[in-house]
Amino acid sequence: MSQKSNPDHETLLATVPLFNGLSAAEIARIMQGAREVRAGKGEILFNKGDDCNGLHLLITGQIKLAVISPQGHEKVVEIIRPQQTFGEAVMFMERPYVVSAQALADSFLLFIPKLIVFDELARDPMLARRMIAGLSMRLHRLVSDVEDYSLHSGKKRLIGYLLRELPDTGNGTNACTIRLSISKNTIASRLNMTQEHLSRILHELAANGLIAVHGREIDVPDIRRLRQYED
Amino acid sequence: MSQKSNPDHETLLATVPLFNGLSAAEIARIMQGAREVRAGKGEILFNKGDDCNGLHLLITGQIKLAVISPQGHEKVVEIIRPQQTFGEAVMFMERPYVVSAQALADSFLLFIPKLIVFDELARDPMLARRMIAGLSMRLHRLVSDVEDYSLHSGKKRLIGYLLRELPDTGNGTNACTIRLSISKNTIASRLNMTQEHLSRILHELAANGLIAVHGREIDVPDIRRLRQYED
DNA sequence: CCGTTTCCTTGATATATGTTAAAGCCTTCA
DNA sequence: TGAAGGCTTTAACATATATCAAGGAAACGG
Repeated sequence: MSQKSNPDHETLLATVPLFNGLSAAEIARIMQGAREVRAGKGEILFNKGDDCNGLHLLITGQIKLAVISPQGHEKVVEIIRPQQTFGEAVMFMERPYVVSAQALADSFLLFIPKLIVFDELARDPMLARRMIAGLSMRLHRLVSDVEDYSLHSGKKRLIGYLLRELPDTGNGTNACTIRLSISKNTIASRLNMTQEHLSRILHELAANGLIAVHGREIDVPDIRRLRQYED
Repeated sequence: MSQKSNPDHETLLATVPLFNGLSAAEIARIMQGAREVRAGKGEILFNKGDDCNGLHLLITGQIKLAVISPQGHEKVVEIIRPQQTFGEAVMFMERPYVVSAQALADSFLLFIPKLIVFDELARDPMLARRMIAGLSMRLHRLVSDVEDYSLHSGKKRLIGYLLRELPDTGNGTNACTIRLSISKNTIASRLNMTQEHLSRILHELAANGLIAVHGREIDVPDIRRLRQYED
């Protein structure tokens, strides 16, 4: 599950938002200390409560960050996609993880130990800026989430989710098909509702002609109409 | 509502977590650019959607960060207390504010313009570290919030809130009195429920002898019992 | 001190969402 | 090809929480 450094990954690393713009020497130093991690679908990277010794950068695959209640209910906090990092916040606070991370698909990641990051941070103000920017975006998204949970009904949250999942074809087309990238079960948890409820909402939207569901494909005949949908 | 710099505030600034440990020269530079802001109770500092040109640091008073739904419902995202900063995340993303800020009590703040922060950040890796730490804590708290909303019932959220509000007397005493620092109305919004519901839960807890409510004072005769309360 | 406003409570009722259970439908993999 | 297991849907029912409406209590300004 872990092997030695590889020059290929340095170019890879340089394209990731967090690190892009860093000098070749800096990238090399970071890669030096980085560890490659492979996780098969379903594999757990860490559990809530585990110690955090560095940050993770997802190269390929999909990672689910979630918390689990004492009664065993799971709530998905965030879906991590390639190029995103996770675990920085907790690393900086020298605290154990507050969420668990599980691979939703076969994934390939880099793990960058705390010390490497701290070292590099001391040397390079640019990296600090980028980390601040990254954390800011994270925070921003979470605030939107909180806003969503508390201000909007389940129906609106789902519509919001669908609209965000729209492939941005740029062109002004008004109909389109979405292919869900995660299971409905996971989407439901992300949106803070049960899969049954999600299913019913989907059904209702379909009954109103706003969408048509074929398994994981969802046709949206009129995006504007979906966006304006009230109650 | 805004006046010239004042040497007193430099010592003040030096004690704030975000800035402590910075050199006198750095503090002075920051104060140079900072603007003092006074806001009377009820006054709005900024609205969701306004442009963000810097960060705020609360010296005295109490600030409420909230979002408002199209239907006029308000959801309190965070209560800012003295020494805390807010608005950094949005400043870094060069985005408009995602929340509105309103003074809950007469308040005194420093506003530090974006440019000053960016300048100082470029010079001083320490400040960057502190900002990262601050954002990390913010993120951490928000994740706990999300966890709370989705995994716990209203009753548990309220109990959690009360336990967090306990004055930490350190000594092993097991009874204590809490004085609520904000209105029940605001607490309800913070906990994502209506004030009516909050009132009822308070009532129920009192009926079970877990607490006794006298206006804003809440007696907790047995902290352990409150902590262990199930259903 | 008194009127006014804001905050808080209470009760009746409504509704969104969760729960449980069962069955259907896809994968997949042996 | 067929059995096994994971996803997804459907239905009947349960419940937490919101809404509406009204009355009390506490703070507040004159």
